[in-house]
Amino acid sequence: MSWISVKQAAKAAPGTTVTLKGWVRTRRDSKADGGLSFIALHDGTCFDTIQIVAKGDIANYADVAKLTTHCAIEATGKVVQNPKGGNEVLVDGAGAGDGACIKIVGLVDDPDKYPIQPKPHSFEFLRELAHLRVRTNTFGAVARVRHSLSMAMHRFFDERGFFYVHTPIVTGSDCEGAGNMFRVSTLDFANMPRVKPEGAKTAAPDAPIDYAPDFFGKETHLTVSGQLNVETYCCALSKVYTFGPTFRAENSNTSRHLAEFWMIEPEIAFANLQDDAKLAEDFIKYLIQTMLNDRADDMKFFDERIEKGLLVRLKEVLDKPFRHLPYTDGIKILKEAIASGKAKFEYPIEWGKDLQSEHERYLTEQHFKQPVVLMNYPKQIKAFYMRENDPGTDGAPGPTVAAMDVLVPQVGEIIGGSQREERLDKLDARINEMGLPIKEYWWYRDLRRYGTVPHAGFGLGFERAMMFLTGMQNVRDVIPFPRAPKQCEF
RNA sequence: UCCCCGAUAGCUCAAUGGUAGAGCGAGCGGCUGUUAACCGCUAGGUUCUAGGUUCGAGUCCUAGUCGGGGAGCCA
Repeated sequence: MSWISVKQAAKAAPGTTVTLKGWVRTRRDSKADGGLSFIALHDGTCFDTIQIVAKGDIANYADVAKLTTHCAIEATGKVVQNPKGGNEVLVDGAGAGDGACIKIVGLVDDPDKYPIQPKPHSFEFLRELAHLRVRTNTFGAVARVRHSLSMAMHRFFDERGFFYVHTPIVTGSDCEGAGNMFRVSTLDFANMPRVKPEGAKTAAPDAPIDYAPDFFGKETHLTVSGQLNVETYCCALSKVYTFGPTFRAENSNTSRHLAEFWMIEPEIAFANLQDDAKLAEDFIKYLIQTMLNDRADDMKFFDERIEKGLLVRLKEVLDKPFRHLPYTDGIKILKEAIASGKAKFEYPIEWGKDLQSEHERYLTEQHFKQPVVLMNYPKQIKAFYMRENDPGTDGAPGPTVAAMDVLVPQVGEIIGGSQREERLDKLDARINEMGLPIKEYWWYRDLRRYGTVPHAGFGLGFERAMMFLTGMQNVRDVIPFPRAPKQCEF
């Protein structure tokens, strides 16, 4: 007899004796046939459980008949066909000679208080039990999809000759510019060192904090993006990506934001914005196709129970080419939509302003009904490192940069990227214009001094991709242990 | 951070300012190759916390905590 997974057992040849190890999901009993217990067993290897049929003539039947949800057992028995189709495992007295038995490995104390019951639970409730929620159908499926999705991302890049770069988590420069950062320090919060005036022995209590004695000898933070670091490797290895945790200390209380999340950021050399958009499209389609192939059982569950029509939505994204649209034309479409009464928006449309999510969703869901790549945004609303376009690009009334956002139905913005400014004079002008500390960017600027090349990249929030692919509505339900304002349990 | 809503049994929710209930889950029993099983019985409560109004508060008022939805920030 051999130990096999529930996944393997579903396909095992009838007649073989096997051992399964896992947890009870439900137990039902019958008095027929001298006593029978039907145990739905799961071990996480696939979505479905397998049914163990324990007959009343086994030695410890009285104990087996008391098993409750999530008791751990080892069951050895014969693979047989269920009268209604599919495999099940029969454990009976007749098989004792072949070792048929049910070993009780771990019981559940106080089963009436065990919080994960074989019944629907709200996600809000399960969020408070992040250590137990993975035992449910939904969170087991999320965990498997999350694994497969990260493997698929690595495979996509590996197959195309990209190198995986481990960019740092702790960052010494405050030049990344994306929102509030978490501080990293070994200083004593109760007794912070202060900068002393020259020659003085003591500092004023309200003097600036002295970071010289801190661990790194300077102010440090958790990274908000690996992009600037990964650009350095791009300018030597040509095609690279980074995939790691990212931290934002924003006080964002929404279903789409986390304080700690995972981000994937490819960067390609000798490439422009069109190349970048092509990469993004290929990437998203590859991920969809791979999840449909590799996680068919879990995806079917999401389609049936989490978002009706999920599979149709994903297949539509797969089938249609992404629609490329200049920002400037997007503004025209939105203004026409208002003028003709086709759409009403809370926020006004104006060239030079960032689009609100209601605008993005109108374009991708109502107007085009397909994924849209919006390109060439006004310079004034975008980051310093984005490449400035030639004046008059797309007939824009003002200066634009080579930025792109990929918008998809149901989710909105899923990818943000750009071609990077490779010209040192233009980059410096932009840094100064935005009042950024140019000294801090010395190494980033070096890339433009020593063999600079056009290059481009994008960022994809891993959890946003999870939501897009599973139909899960809250970002806190697609990461094992969510970290958000006032939430760092487990 | 702002706006709105909410917190009652293990879970999901009821309960005109006047004796806290149901369904599911759990325990026991019945029936049944059962599979969201079904039927009967039983147990299960600091009504989020702290104040206040009232003869009397789950219910009304104030503050706080936590949760949800939306917005902003963004990925």
